[in-house]
Amino acid sequence: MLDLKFVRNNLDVVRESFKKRNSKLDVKDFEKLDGQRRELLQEVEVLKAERNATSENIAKIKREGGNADEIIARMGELSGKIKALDEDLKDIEAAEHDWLVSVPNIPDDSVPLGSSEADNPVTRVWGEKPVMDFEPREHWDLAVELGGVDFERAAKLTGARFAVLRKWGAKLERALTSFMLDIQTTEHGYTEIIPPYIVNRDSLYGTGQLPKFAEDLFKLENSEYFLIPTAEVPLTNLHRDEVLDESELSVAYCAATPCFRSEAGSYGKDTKGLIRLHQFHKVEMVRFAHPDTSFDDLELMTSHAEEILKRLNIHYRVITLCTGDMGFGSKKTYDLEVWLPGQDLYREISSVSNCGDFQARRANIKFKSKDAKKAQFVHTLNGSGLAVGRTFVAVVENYQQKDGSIVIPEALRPYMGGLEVITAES
RNA sequence: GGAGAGGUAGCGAAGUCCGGCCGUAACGCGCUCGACUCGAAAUCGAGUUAGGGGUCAAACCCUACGUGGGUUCGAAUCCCACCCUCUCCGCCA
Repeated sequence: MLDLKFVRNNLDVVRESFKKRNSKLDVKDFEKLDGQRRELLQEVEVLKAERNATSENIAKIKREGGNADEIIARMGELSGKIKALDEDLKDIEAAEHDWLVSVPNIPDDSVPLGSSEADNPVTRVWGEKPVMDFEPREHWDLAVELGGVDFERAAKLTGARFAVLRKWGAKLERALTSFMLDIQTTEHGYTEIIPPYIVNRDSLYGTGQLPKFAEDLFKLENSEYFLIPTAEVPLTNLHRDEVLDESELSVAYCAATPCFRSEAGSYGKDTKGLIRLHQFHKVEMVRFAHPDTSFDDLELMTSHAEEILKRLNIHYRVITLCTGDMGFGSKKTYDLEVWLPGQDLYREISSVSNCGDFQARRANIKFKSKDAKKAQFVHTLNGSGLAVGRTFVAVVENYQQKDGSIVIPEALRPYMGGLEVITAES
């Protein structure tokens, strides 16, 4: 969320941000609540100061053996007044807080203006579309035929939007996960974490999924626990309510976890294949950065995601999300879109965001430097490195052969026991 | 699941029985600055929670003792509910 004082002192900036993001929020609502709150606050604080002073006085009188009945009677009245005002104040504070936590982050000035994904500019392109002298097939066709994926049995076990991976399919998923983790940890310096896949409300609030996006989450029955929609949640919340040392920054974590999403509101969208499932694996990267250099970290982390696709030699492009398409907590986001020949389109395979101090303020994550006496909020970044299931799709569709087999990218072969080609026998 | 102990600043910990200068919170450690020293250790001295209101800036004021309620003129302290941690027992991959 945004800083209360920042909003108060920069109403025009916030108003402009709403416009850029096509938000219906109105700063007038805030102005009204904030004014009311401060007025009431001052009123009640004067009374509280009086109560404290009188209370001390009563203690003194009693200690000296005097009679304080008259003062006590007046205190009763005072306390009643305070109680009533406190109730009103609580309501207004709650309303103001609700407003504040529903406000999206302010886009960085470098973010292109736009209203939808159609306005996202292509920032760079790597590689080329593979040349195929045959009609490329979709992965849900090819991978099923080769016995690596089974959607029908997944539907039996659970329902729509689930997949069973088997044989080479299961191994490929595992190989990709290890491949990605090894690069991110060994070469890019991320500390590997295996977090809980179930988190509480505070964690989801910290990263911004709650209170606004509850319908996207799976909540466990008879508890206040939720399945994680991304490892961004547990990784970022690792340092919730902590003060880091400036010299530690940037702190970098990665984790391979399953992700669970209800996909409410996406009915009829990407219903086929492995693209949009209720459960998928993702290698996630999270960084806690110094405010002065967080945008450098954004470029760095994007390159860490790109590196995976380069090693796999798969054509992709990087797009910069425009103001109207950016996520709630982000100041700036790059998406990596991988080429899928079977479907003849580019598909998001990674999203890398700098959230500035937006999450850090919610989750109370600070750092302190030697000379500064006050701790300040860190900047948090998160990005996929990469979505494993979608990388699976990219490998299958990009490396498919005319005879219906799939060549395994060279970088991946050590993870596949030396296997070079996937066939129905694999 | 059963029994018990506990949650107070960066860490440890006193205070809770018996409500009132005990919350910029005793005491210890750590950290920062200074003195001593060629330098360091040791020692001595000073400083060291966060959020909010207020102010040009200050002064000043309010809030927070796991969380939320309650009792009371007044709650770290009494009452109720919940959360978390630890120990022992039971169960278990």
